[in-house]
Amino acid sequence: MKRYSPKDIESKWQKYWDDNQTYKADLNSSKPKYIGMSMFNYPSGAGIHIGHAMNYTISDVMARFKRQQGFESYHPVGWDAFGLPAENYAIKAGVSPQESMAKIIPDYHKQYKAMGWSNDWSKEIATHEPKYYKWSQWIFTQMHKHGLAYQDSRMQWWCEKDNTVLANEQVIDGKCWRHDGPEDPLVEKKEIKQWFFKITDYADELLEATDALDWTPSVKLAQKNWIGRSEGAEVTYKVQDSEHSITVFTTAYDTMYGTTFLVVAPEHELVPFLTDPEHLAEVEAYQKATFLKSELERQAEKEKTGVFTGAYAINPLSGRPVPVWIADYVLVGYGTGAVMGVPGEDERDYEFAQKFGLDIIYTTKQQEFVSDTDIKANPEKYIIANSEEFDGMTFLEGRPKILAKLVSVGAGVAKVNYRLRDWSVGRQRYWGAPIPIINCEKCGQVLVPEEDLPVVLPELKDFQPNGDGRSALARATEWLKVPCPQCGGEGERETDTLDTYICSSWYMLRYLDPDNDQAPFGSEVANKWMPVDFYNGADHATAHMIYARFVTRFFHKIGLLENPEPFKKFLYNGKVTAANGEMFSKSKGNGVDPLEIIAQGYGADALRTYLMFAAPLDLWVKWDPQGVPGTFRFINRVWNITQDFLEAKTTDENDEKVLQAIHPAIKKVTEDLETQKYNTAIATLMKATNDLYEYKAKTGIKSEKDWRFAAESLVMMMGPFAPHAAEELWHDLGHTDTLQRDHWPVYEEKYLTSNTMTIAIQVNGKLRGTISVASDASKEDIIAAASSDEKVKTYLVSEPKKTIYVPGKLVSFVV
RNA sequence: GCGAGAGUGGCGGAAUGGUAUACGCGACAGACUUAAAAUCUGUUUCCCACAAGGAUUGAGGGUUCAAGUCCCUCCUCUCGCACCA
Repeated sequence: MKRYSPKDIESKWQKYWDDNQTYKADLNSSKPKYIGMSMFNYPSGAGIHIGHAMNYTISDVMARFKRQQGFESYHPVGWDAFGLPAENYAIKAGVSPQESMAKIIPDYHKQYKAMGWSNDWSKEIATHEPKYYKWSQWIFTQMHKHGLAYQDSRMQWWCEKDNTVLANEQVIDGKCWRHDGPEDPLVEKKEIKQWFFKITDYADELLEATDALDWTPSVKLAQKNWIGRSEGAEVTYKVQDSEHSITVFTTAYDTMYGTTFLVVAPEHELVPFLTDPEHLAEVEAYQKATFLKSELERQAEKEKTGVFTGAYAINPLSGRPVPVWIADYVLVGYGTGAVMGVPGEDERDYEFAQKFGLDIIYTTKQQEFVSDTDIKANPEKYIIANSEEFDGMTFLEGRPKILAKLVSVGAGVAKVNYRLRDWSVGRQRYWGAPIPIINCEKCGQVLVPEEDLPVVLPELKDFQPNGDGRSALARATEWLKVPCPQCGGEGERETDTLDTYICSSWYMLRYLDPDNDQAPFGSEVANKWMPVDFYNGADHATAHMIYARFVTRFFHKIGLLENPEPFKKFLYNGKVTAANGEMFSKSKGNGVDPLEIIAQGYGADALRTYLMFAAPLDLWVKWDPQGVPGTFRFINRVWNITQDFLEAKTTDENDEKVLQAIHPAIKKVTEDLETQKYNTAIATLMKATNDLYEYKAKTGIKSEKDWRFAAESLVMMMGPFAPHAAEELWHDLGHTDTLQRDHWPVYEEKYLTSNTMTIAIQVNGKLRGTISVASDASKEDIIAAASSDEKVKTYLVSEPKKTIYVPGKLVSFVV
């Protein structure tokens, strides 16, 4: 009998699929479209690891399932080639990033193919190619023209190791996301001129559209929290004996009669004007200390700190003068950078007041501390006090009235704030797309005209950053000097490069039209293929996934795209860890190399099937060295029973039992694949295979027609998980076309049930036996059979008070 | 601290309020073999020597003829956010 040997068949079919362009998608096909993908790879030189094997197999299974079902299924492939991992790898390797990419990417090709992923290589993209990043730069120019790109001087996170600015989301626990080891330094802050995209303009619509998305719920929640909408008011306090006034943002303006102090951030622009000579030294010392502190230190501090400025501000409603303090618990980047201190209803303000002996006024009838979040949760339960004419009202009544009064005295205005900050899009590193801006002494900052794009990144010998805050492009003197597009005078190119998140924010659209040199993508093809039907990844729940939504919405707004959302379905899948739950890492040396497992003889099919079987996709998988041998056995069993069938002397008789085993499996597997319940789909296939073995042992393989149907169904359904073995068996079964397109079994309702069914019998809620009855037996017959069962009789000590019959399931007696 | 989710055999995990422990791993036994591997067959939640029986889905309570599933209280773990006013 022909034995299962992955080594012999996997490379054979990989070559066949390549030669026949089996996975090339026809974007103009009249078939229904399906596009599924995992987040693309950033090639770092290390090759694929087990996490990649997990991620890309998830989308590959979906793409294969749909392709076999008859969809025009597109499983694209590309490379997020710009960015620090690639640049750092090139530095280590002592070559330019361009050279190293030219070497690395072909290696990845081999590895992807060895995994049996059904990518369409004819439409491959890479973000470091000028023909791609021309359009990343074009996006920058469009954002600029629509007033969504601006430059601002800000305190920015700075990673000492990478010599670059970091976005907020790239700072994790006070450290750089790429350097978060125990020996790595904390990030610092530097004042740097930076380009920003005004994503905050889209905060509201991004938030509103989140609920309707068919995404992993935790990611939707994370996005909502990230956007962080909060409704409140801006309230202005006049500073006593001064022309200045301080505007605070508050969501609890209904407690503002309880204000006993104001706090402004140490970085606040008014601080120099508020501070009187007596307090100047202290204030400046505090500012300096804050400035030097890392974010981590600032967060780790339990005790509140702060100093008094000497200024007093007037509560616009009560007229009460309150002292103005500076303290680092107030953040300069949120709201107005100033808050009103209401220690009676705010925990942080309470701590602050306690520490510095400031007054406390309670604005609730209880006259004790009630958190403003409690008040907001139950505004009808709390009564206002110490608030002049509002005393005695519930907060539900008083809240709008207090706001109305604030507005009428000209001291307040309703205001919505977002936690989301604008997107910092410039990086002071070489390996990225140059920002298409020319600085001219006369004209200022001028966009590179669209017809001059791309601004090609010059290939430099020395591309390492030197720590002056500018990228190596500052040293590319020839490249740097360019005439101003407006006045023709001397100009100098911008030396910042674009954040790689820009390249990855629109790549799914480029997949649809990778060679277009007139536009980032054609609207017609994009309108047909967007949104992406299935997307998955184990990272980037907020940053990438929000930026992609933002840029897609921008395209929608400027009329390039009908659908404002990029991803219809997003699965945030789990990662693979070592058996002890530790993350795989190079330094620990506990990695599992997928290619090695394939080479050991288990093959890609068994590896793929194990990864999809081990757990539901949203859970983390602990690597089990026995797992792949286990799924190998399963594939082997399907293989052997198919070969058994091919060698059996069959007849033209019928075998309903076989059909009753396979048809329910077809139903279950098809449904489970639709919702990415891969583990139970595979379990169902295993069960069906076991059932076939059982029938083979009992009655042998007789019915040519029914056994063929069972074997072919099994092979087809195994296809998405184990495509090589399935393809080989498909051809063994006599087919000459590929299994991969348009071959999926369909179940028939009449085989979903058998002629007998098993009924459970309960007495007083306890299982006391089971009976087997004909499927068409009447309720009366079944109850009669149940009550005459020998075992059950011993428990039926008296006439049942109640008898419940659940059709096809059970009989329950109450005695 | 706030928010979300989860606790089921030795392990990964299954289960529209209706026979808990599917499927796989591991373990044990048998068949085949000179032998081993591979393969095939069987057993495997726990308690009791076996059977009969009983217990069992983190703990406790409730609803129901019937609860892993629904409700309440508590414990533990994981993941997000983290002084956002």
